[in-house]
Amino acid sequence: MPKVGMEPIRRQQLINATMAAIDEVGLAEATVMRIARHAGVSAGIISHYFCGKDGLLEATMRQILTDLTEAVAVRRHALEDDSPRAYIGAIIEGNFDRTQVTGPAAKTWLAFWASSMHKPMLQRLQNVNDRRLYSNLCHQFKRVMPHAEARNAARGLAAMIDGLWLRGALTPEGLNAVEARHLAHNYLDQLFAHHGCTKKASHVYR
Amino acid sequence: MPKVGMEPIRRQQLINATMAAIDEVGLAEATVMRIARHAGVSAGIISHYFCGKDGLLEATMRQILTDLTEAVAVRRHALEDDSPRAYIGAIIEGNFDRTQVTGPAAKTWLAFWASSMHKPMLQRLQNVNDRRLYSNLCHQFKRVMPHAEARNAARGLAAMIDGLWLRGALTPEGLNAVEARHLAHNYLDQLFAHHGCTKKASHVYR
DNA sequence: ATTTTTTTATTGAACGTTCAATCAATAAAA
DNA sequence: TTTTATTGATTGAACGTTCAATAAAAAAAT
Repeated sequence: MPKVGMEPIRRQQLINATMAAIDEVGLAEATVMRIARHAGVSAGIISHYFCGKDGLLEATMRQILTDLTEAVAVRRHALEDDSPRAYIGAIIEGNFDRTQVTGPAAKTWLAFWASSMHKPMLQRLQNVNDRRLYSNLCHQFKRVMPHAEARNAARGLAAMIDGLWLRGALTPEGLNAVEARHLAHNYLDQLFAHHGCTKKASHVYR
Repeated sequence: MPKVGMEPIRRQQLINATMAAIDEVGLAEATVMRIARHAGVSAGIISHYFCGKDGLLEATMRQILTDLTEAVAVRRHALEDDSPRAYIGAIIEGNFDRTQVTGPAAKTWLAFWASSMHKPMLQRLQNVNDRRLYSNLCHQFKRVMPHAEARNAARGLAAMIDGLWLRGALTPEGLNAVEARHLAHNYLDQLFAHHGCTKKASHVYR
């Protein structure tokens, strides 16, 4: 049913369908036909809008990274104080955002993580995102502790966040976002406490 | 060149070749022919010894899990005191063992992690291993802190270990085992210190 | 010590399947 | 009538598995 201006609609449909297919059967068996069926279109349309399957996969990863960045940005802008503790807290909250933690997105994320080891384009995307997270964390930690210590704190918290994500994606029941946030915030408190800052969390865990 | 008793030799060769192939081009492109070429044998031999490609992949994952278990066991038996701190330290050391952290093993590990989301057999293996790690950690933490707190500590440390692994596998330069162990041990120290004082951070620990 | 037979290990071409990409045909909207 | 969107059969490449053929070693026979 050809109408004009279908492009943005179809692109979004196909990206969503890609995540649904990966959630359902994994990246290895997410064929163009299965993805197309999920979107209710034919297989040929994928090459038309994304220049082939690889283009669609790349666009899907970009979407996930964009969503994550957006989730962090929203929380960052909602902050009332700009203390390091608050800023880093917003990063944690953004990383365990509902839309990110949901089944399809989480499994697609992990699938791309593994895939990015050998696909230069995905690796590049993953690296950019990674460095921004580390850089943001590092910058905030450096405001309250020596640089060497701040780097370790940033690496530790980044590992903790990724580890919680990973385990959440692998658990059949999915990630328990409440518990994950609790653990991440606790660790953050300990990082601050260890360094000697007595500022404690004003955060309320649900 | 047929000699008797080739089976254990070939099986090991093929398992090693599988890891090498996955390290080289990723799980998706680790074809039977590529694996066979790495081992210096023909493709047909894989079905002969492992009843098909899936059998070889399963055997490879089993090997990795066995190696990890062994690395932890060795360090556990070498302990002089059986304090919770020492025991958990051995788990950390075992998880960042040289043979595990090496390129091929680490990348294969991550590839299987992602794959296990949709392959029941791999998921089972991964789950058993996961639960044992958590159970061991939990048991030790419970010796020195309330049960609810011990469960959180175990979940946190497990996430930290997996997160360091994940980031190590994704980093082009590979995992910096020294740094990873340092971060994990630091976190462990903080978990113990945190428990020893009041819950909110109003003390300075050094 | 040779030769013959049996056993074991291995190969690689052939087969059937699956997949992504292509493109001429088609159908609706402009 | 022209433009835009979509289809789906077709194509060719790549994959895992199979199996008859082969070759070397081991065992048995001479």
